[in-house]
Amino acid sequence: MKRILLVEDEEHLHSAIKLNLELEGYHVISVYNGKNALHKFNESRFDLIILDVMLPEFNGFDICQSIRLENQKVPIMFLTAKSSNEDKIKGLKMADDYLTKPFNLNELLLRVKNLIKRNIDPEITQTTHKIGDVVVDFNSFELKSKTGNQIELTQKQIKLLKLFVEKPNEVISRQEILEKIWGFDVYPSSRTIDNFILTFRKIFEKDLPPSTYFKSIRGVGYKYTP
Amino acid sequence: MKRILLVEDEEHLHSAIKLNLELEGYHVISVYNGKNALHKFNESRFDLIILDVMLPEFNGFDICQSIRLENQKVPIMFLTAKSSNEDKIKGLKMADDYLTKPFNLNELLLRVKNLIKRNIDPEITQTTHKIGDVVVDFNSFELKSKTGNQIELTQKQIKLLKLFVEKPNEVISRQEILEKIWGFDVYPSSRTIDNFILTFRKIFEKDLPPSTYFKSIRGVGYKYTP
DNA sequence: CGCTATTATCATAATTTTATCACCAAACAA
DNA sequence: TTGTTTGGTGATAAAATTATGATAATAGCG
Repeated sequence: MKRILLVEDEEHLHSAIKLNLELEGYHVISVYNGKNALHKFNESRFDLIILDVMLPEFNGFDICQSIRLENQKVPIMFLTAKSSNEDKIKGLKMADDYLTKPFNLNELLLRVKNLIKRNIDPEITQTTHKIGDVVVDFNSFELKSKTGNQIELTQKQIKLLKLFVEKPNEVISRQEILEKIWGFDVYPSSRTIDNFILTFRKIFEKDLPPSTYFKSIRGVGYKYTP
Repeated sequence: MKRILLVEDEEHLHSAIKLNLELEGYHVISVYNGKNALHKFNESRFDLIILDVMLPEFNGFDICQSIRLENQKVPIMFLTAKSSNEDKIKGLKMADDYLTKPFNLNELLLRVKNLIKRNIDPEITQTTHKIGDVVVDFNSFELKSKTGNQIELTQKQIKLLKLFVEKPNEVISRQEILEKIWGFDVYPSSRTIDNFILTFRKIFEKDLPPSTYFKSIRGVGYKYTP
């Protein structure tokens, strides 16, 4: 069942949307302001986020930006009362779709369906990944090895691993790693990355020649070679 | 350069869209009716198809359907004069996006950008170049030869190679090389460049007459001749 | 043809970057 | 609170890249 995070403060509209989505078989998680939206987003996984632009506390754009830092992939749809071109354009840049109020509910449903469909294919293939004979499950943060061993990865480890897995055979610079995993301003010493790689190597290259999967590119960064 | 198939019979609108897209750096292929659209589609590959719903002969929906039969992936955007909900919904079902006339050209451009971007990622970004029978992959810093040999290049080597490959048949002065690869103040002795060229020659001109690809221009620099 | 300036080539040195480890601090959990 | 985990730092060893210098080869020029 597809999970949709609905962020909308107008009670009336909220319940209307929620009802309709639920009738279509979606699981709707309701949130009425930006702060809770971020909170919910962090503790759970969604297939779509519907986001009102005008919200108390943070506005929709802020939330979108924050979400994008965490998760590039989840589709985000904006609902906007204003139909000013500026807003439209700003919204389009960040979101995957947007609707101007008042909108037809059928149209909403169709767009929702479209957005979710669009993300099904990559989603499925991205859930797990095998490195050597260790299976990485990006949803549960777990590793399972052939020998039945089971390790849990931390959030940062999973994020970094995902970054590599999503770009196999591509050199990823330390700079990019820092920006994508740690964010744009608060990054740690470059040594920290080494440590994470070290961990990966200990896990995945246990009985293999060193740097089988994680190759260091001197002066640049690292490369994952499946 | 991204290729867009524009199917629109209104001359005036057609040229306006075309002009704008071209100014954004797209390659626009013009077609004024459905029959030709299908024809063009079959003989060439596109990154996006913009399709007017109201067309002489076949209408946009028919064409879309036909295209989808061939190719599920190419993004299709509908342009529709009517804003009847029925049309909107029908369009949305098949298309990846649609715009109702009259629309703002900036919005069109943004949507186009979005749709094309969405389809870039899964595509393997081709940044390879072939020299003799060695393939250089600028993403992975790897060389692959026909014999299956695989060599890794270093950062400086890749940078320098890129510099040459981007300007084939052009003499690049030692000065320019130093500035572009080493930066403006800290450069090494000119001998260092020789060494890099030497490496390239050993790799690419193994069984070939010397200086086949990398020709030294006395007193100036080097030239890459593919 | 010989002279000179430049480039080719090689071995080796110098420098930079990464690997690894021990340890610390903050966050988290019990 | 106390113990544990996670993430981060710094020191040092190890490795890799790249710079240098010496010498041989070559091209250009008068």
